[in-house]
Amino acid sequence: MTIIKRPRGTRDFLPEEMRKRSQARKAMQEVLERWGYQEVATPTFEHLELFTEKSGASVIDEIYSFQDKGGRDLALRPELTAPVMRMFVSELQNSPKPLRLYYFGNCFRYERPQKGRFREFWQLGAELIGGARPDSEAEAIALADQLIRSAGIRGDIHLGYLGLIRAILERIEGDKRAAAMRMIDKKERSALEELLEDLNQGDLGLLELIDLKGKAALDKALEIAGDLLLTETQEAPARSEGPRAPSEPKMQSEGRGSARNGRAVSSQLHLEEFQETVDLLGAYGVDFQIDFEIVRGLDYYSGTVFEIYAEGLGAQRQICGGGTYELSSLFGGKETSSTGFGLGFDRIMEIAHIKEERKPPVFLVYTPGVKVDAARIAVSLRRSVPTVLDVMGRSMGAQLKAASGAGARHAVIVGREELDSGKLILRDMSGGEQENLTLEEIVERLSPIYSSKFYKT
RNA sequence: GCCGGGAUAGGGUAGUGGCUAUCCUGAGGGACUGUGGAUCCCUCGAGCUGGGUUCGAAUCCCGGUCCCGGCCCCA
Repeated sequence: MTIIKRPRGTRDFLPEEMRKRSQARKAMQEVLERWGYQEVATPTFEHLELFTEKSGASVIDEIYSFQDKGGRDLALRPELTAPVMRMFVSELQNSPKPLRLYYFGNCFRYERPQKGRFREFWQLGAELIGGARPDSEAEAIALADQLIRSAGIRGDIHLGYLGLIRAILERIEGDKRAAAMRMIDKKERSALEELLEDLNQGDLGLLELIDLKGKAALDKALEIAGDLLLTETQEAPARSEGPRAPSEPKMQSEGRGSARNGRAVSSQLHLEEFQETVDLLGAYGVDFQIDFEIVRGLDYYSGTVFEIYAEGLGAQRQICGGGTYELSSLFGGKETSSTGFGLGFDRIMEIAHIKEERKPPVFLVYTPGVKVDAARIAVSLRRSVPTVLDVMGRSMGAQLKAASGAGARHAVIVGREELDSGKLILRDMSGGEQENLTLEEIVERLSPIYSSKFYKT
């Protein structure tokens, strides 16, 4: 007989690993709650349309989609931002703003598995819905930073700003903008140079801008912004074309983003907003790098975008990505700006430093004749102390052996004599010392030890 | 989708065309019928899968599956 194996790209989590995952998740949830975020959950599957609407038809190739028995086109969720925004639009639109939501859930993508990439993976993310831009951005980024730290990871935070890039790209032909964005994102330097050369406009400072990192980049950005505003006023009457023009035949050569044809994307500069985000982040004490190469190729992003990278993950170094976006209106809601991010939980687990916290239960060891009484005692013990009872029909010696093997700190031993005297034996498994105590005394003794998060020794 | 490496008891491994497939660990039991971690004994348990070559394949060849690393992609 052949053993049935796990489907490709999926994993089993054995107790030891699951313990770490739970700890990491709890640590991060604690941070989120401390920042006032509330957990939400959405279905594991959604209408396929939800994801094609957001990301374009090309994502179908990488989605686990299927038809149910009623002929509906459904998809296992490949990400959680769209479901959360769908939920927001249909159920939370009239809630007081801002909404601070977070989620943790498994997602599915039909992709080639490799280090840090699986077909079923877990994402933890937060969405700050309806807040003003710089404030929200600073909060979201600072929060992401805290989350990663709570898992014991050091990440490099890279901040980009789409307002400026889009303003520059507005200078070039519409059908080349998407391509240019893509080249910046993919770091296809020579292709980008070529494209800019063909335009005969000079490079508009773009190349220098994306090369510069940190403070220098911001200075350069201010310089470019100044130039742009200057020419803007001079040329304004001549330029009626803009990204908002719905008639513009915007080619979607990549196949992605086709659902967003003609969608309004703020291309206004607002560099001062970015400046404010940066200043606020300083106040939050967050270390980051300004990096205009971060553009997160999607049209619904605006304002600040950011990505966080970590070492030790091979080719998949990115552990977090996010930014300010407008998806509410795409899903039929009122235009609502949101800032959010998603963390790749599995990647974080690969490099997280989690302190081992193992709490084996107390073993209630009994002689064969008193099984029924032992079961009754176990019930009382479990009210305050994790307790296990032999179910193998083992001898007392073998039960102790099992307790020892399981790493138990204490055993409670009960036989005929103990029942008659009303005093059970509490055995310290590390030294072997024993005491005769009533059940109440044992509970009193053990519960403070086992109810705390860590063993007190 | 592409390139490369791999697959032997639950975990880790040896072997290399040839009788009952090696060792460690593990699991279950026992020596120790009311006291564990040591030792000893017994037991359980394996060559991914489908073809081919061969007298004979875990070993050689081909396909598939899965794993690992990289590319592409990454909402």
